[in-house]
Amino acid sequence: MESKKLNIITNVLSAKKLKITHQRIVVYQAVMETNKHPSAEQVFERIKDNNPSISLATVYKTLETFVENELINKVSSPGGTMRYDAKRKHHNHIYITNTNEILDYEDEELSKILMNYLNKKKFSNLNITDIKLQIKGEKVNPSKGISIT
Amino acid sequence: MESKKLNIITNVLSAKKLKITHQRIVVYQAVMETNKHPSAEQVFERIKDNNPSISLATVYKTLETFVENELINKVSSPGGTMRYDAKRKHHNHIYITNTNEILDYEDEELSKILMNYLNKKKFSNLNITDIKLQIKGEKVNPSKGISIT
DNA sequence: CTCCAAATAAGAATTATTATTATTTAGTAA
DNA sequence: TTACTAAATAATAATAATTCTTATTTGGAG
Ligand SMILES: [Mn+2]
Ligand SMILES: [Mn+2]
Ligand SMILES: [Zn+2]
Ligand SMILES: [Zn+2]
Repeated sequence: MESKKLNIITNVLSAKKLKITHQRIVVYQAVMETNKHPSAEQVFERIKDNNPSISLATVYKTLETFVENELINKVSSPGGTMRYDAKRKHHNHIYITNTNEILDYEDEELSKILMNYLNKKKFSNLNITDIKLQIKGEKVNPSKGISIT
Repeated sequence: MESKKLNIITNVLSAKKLKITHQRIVVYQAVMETNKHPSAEQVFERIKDNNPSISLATVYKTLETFVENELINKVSSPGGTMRYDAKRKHHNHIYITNTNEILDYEDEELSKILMNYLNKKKFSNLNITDIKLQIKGEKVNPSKGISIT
């Protein structure tokens, strides 16, 4: 249960040769247990009650460390602030402009279509590292969710 | 020539019922005459020598006004700062991470493929305002350009 | 021309993020 | 175990990007 999850995290950190610290564990957990693409500030808010001595700067630095080690992703948002994403599998994002939410939009078929189309193109002098669709929109009813068929 | 361009700008501003000010004219020109997606600071840098009394805050405010009036677009970048885009026709962006450049990638065929694919999907409670492909990559040779076949 | 709502300049304030530095600690090895 | 040390952290200052405030100016309507 609790100890098993903790064990998984220590394994992940060890595999990247990162020191296992309490701060890294709680930041990692906080990012992993949500799909809301939190900002550094939001990660800090989520963990600070149970970890009163943790510093916001440490949260920023820890998240950066995770990004550098490819444990999480960093994504810019139309609101301007950087958000962090636990999902490592390739996926697209829907930016909800009236709520600042970022939703995942995973679509295997679409990814294949894009791959297939872009592979025919030749981009000289360019090393492509990522290709994703960015959908922007607003919730008609901000208090309700969005479903996709 | 000069006066003709000026005339076009005054017409554009008039059509949006915006007061025609010197500041708006030079900011509009600065954004229009480049495809480099400048930041507010970069727009300010470009115009300040010929307009020593213009204020950076005015540049910010003026760009926002243009965005609200749909004369230009605002786009977030992986570097975190907001950039402004004169091109109003639908197009995609290539973010060059090692030079902070934003390149336009216009592709009618791709746009159609995406439109076509996404129109089959039903997004409930979501009002889609924009769909674009975001390509991220790095220049192999940062001092050279990129060409696409 | 006069007038005034709107725009601007200047600078303060805010927000997001990064840098600095003294202190603490995880992991290593005696 | 304990001692050591490089790395991590806390606290806070600094910076960067953007927005706000307010006194002054001005475009354009009448
Ligand atoms: Mn910033
Ligand atoms: Mn910002
Ligand atoms: Zn995501
Ligand atoms: Zn563009």
